[in-house]
Amino acid sequence: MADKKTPKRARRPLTEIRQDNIDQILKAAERQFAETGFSGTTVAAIADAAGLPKPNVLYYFKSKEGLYRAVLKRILELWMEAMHDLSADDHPREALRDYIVRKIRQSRDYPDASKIFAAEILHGAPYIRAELEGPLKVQFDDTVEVIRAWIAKGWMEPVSPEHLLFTLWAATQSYADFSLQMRVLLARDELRDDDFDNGIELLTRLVLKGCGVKIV
Amino acid sequence: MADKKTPKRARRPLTEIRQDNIDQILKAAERQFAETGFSGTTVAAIADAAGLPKPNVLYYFKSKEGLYRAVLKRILELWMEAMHDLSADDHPREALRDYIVRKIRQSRDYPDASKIFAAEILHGAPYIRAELEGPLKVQFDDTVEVIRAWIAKGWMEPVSPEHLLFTLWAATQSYADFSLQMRVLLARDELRDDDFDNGIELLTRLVLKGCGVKIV
DNA sequence: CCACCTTTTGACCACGCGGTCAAAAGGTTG
DNA sequence: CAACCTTTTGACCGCGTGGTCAAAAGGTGG
Repeated sequence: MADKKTPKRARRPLTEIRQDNIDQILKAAERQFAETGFSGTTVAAIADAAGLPKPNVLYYFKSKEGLYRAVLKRILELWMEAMHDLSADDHPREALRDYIVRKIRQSRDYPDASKIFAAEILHGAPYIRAELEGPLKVQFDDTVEVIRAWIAKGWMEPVSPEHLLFTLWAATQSYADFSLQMRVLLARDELRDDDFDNGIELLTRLVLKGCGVKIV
Repeated sequence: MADKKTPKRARRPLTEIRQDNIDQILKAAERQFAETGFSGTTVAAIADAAGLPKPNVLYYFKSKEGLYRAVLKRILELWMEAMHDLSADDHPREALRDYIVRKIRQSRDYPDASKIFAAEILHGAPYIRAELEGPLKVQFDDTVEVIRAWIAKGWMEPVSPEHLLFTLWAATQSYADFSLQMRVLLARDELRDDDFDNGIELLTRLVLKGCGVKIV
């Protein structure tokens, strides 16, 4: 009557188990940290969400702080990636539009990452100060130079590159960080694709027209 | 040798004591909550910052949550105040510029308020959901209508009023919420007045030119 | 000055938290 | 199968936390 091979867990190689668990934990942690912040999140909550007992989470990540740092690391990489391919050779007409599209897509696809990053900055960046001052600053300075080059070529009017970037970041990330407020004020259960598209359209318009980039 | 009237605390009326203490506590709480969030803030830390023993804080505010709600209430009033005097009669040229100026000034003068508000939204607005859905939504809808009226009068080109407001909020508040990031990337110890002015100038330019508001 | 109310304060408590541990279970390798 | 390593798990712990309490101190009003 009983099946010959009892339905005990399939034999899985350790490497796979390890990878799967780490992934599950990181995923659960990202969601929890985004929802309730670092202090508001308990290791037990992460463990529950990941479907593992609490000590197992501490087995893979030595401490709650270690886990948080691991989460932050992935987020920062994602964050800096989008800035990469702004090039002085491209025309700001396409480059800026593409950048806005990428950043808003990121807010739509990885809202938790954006929220964690925002909360970290908000509270004084106690865990990623060094990365801000190092890699991110370098990236930022490079991008500022790209915009300066565009201005020098007459491709756009002279505006502060630094504040242009600040505004771009703020406006695009708000589609993740403040999505709740948007949802409430737009009377929606969830932001829809065309909400993000409207954001892209408006912001592109403001930036291109505002910086005097000829749309041809 | 000793002075005749020993330097004991001056006799102060209870009403004054009460008001002073409540103000001190609210002030200390605002700073603490902004710095470390709701969960990350301890009542003891607030009490220390206010120069009072912990049970005294709990005497004036029944609980940590009650204190947080009191802080939030003041912040929300401040937040909605700025939206008030957008009127369909005014021309967007001045109205939008003034609004941007007000909001960025607010970020400069009350950064803690902005941070607390941002963190609250970020984490799902567990304590001010009702106010968002009520008063703020009403205010928002009114303001959207004002912008629609401007468009109908031909004073600005047709853009999404909702997303215009979202962008305005995001860009202006980021001068409080992300001031740390700005400081690091601009290599400053503190944001200076001209940093805020540059933000005002850029954002005004983007919005007015971007929305086709004639600058005359 | 006295009875009364408000405020202040140190001591205290229950509880939830991050983290530990040792033993069991499961995978690996010859 | 046997010796060994990695992973899993329940039980446990010390500490910091929000909150309480009762007594003392201080202000108030007749």
